[in-house]
Amino acid sequence: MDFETLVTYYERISSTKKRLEILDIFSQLFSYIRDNPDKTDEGDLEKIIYLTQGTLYAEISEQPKLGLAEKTLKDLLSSYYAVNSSTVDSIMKKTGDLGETAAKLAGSKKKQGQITAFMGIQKETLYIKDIYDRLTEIANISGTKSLDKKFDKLRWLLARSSPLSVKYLMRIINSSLRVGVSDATIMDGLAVAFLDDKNYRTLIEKAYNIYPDLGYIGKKIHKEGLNGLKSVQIQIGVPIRMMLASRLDYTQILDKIGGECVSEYKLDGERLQIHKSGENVGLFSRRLKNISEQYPDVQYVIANNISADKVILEGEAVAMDVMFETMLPFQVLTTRRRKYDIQEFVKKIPVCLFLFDLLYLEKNGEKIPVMNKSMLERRKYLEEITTESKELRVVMQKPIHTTDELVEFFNEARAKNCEGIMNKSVDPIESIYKAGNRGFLWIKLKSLEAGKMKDSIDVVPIGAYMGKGKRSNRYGAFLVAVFNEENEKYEFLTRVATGFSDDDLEEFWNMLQPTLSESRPTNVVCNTEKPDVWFNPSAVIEIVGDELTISNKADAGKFYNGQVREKGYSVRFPVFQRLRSDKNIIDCTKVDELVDFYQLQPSSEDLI
DNA sequence: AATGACTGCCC
DNA sequence: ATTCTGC
DNA sequence: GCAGAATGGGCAGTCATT
Repeated sequence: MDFETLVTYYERISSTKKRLEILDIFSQLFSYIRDNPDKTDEGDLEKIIYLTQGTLYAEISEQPKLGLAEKTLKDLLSSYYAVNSSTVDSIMKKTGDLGETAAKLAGSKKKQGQITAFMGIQKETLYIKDIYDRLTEIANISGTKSLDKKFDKLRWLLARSSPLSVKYLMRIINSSLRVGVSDATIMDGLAVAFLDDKNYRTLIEKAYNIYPDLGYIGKKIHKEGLNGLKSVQIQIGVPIRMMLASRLDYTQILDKIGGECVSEYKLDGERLQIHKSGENVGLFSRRLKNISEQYPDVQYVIANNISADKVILEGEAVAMDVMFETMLPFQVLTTRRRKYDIQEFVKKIPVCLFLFDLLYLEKNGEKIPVMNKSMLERRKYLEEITTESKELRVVMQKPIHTTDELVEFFNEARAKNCEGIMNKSVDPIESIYKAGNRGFLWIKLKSLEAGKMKDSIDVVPIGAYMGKGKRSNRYGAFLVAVFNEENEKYEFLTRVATGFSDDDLEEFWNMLQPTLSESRPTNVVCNTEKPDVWFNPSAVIEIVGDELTISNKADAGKFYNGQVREKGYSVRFPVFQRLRSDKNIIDCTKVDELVDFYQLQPSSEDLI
């Protein structure tokens, strides 16, 4: 199948938002493959699935990534189409899409003609496998001058692609097709085209959840039909899509979860899925990356303290002080996500693994299908096979029957510097491990929304980036600042981009026009960001966040008490709340208030 | 050898 | 990670 | 409520540039 044909499907899908129409068109693509083996190459289905996901391989694959994204692709476009980078930028700002930008440049006939004539290239048909193979080659290039080499191969593709193909080529390389098709629709499409019934999506999803590779699943369905699907089994070493939690206001949790639940601290570390087979231990991240090498200490403790032949466990790896007395913040743990000096960091930043679930168990030759057992049953098995130590614990649980108890436990968790609590259904039938599912069997509580436990900060917009995709022609992200009374300047704190409704964004676009500034205003300090527009400070908005962080990027708080510091303060998970038109800019949060806020955050002591 | 821009992946 | 929106 | 697509801070690693 040629790439141009595929792109035509994408283009048709782009023209609608209706889910059923999208599925209809997308399943036609699969049906075409089903009905035209003569016109399609072996492997087309699999490749189309990956390309549609904006990637070359499944997430569980350990193949190299392209290593190219927006900034680099913009460079490529300006070099290939022989225009200034400012030209590329201005088209980007207008279209809000790298693909559209590339297509516009490719469609400018004059330049296209010049370039192809100069290079002596004939237009030729590019097949999906050609594109895919080229991209794979690009992904495998590394080392000195690798970027030049990658660009060479990309130029080869650009020279042979229509503007429309260029559009989707760029989007694929930039990891997002942005047409309204993602995993769920791909599975629906497979069900409709190859199994003749959308209801089979449930079965497909079941297979995908335990073998998270839609290319593989698609191929399997294509070749072997329903039987192929049913042959997919849990395998030690193949990660299972993780069960996720919903979020609710604390007042609604007990109702939603069935009147009672069991709650756990929500620890601020890295989620690990652990596969043990004998002495072999594999570790997988939330996005199913094999990160076994990251935590040799966890591998060791699992190998020696879990009494089961084969087992799949889940837990949270949390950084600990060397005495294993206090839990350290996530920011500390992230320094352990490394390729080099691992042993050194194992000693420097030890980790405790807090287990909280069990997905597979094989003991004394007996296979126990634990995923379909209730949460409390799984928990019982987990406790049975685990020998606890300072590096390995089973996370503490507390039965909760009333909202008062829930709030009390939440406050206890926060006092111990946890993110909040996880509330888990105790339903004897329903509370299975629902792989890949963000349902209401697990409900997280990170703040008492109505009880305003969250930090709320009043900040001043000082700049913005143009939005992309559905935010094109508006600001997509704002730079916001707090006021420093010592130097009387507005100092950059964080970007904010979430929490704005479409109406908010329109309002802000209009409201801020009169405040636009050619360059960074003199009363604004912002050393790291290069926004598309600057604003003269004029408005106050309220934002919230999970916590303040110490930041290399932010300027807020670098000048305090007459001292100059290396780092400023920023915000973890910033969210826009509302415009404070009742406030003057001078009433925004001050740097010294920020410092106070930071010091009020629960200390790292007495955590366990 | 140091630095900075960029990317990918944790949250 | 959080959030908004169309279906 | 699902599904998809906007967008956050900040870490290590890679590569180009200085």
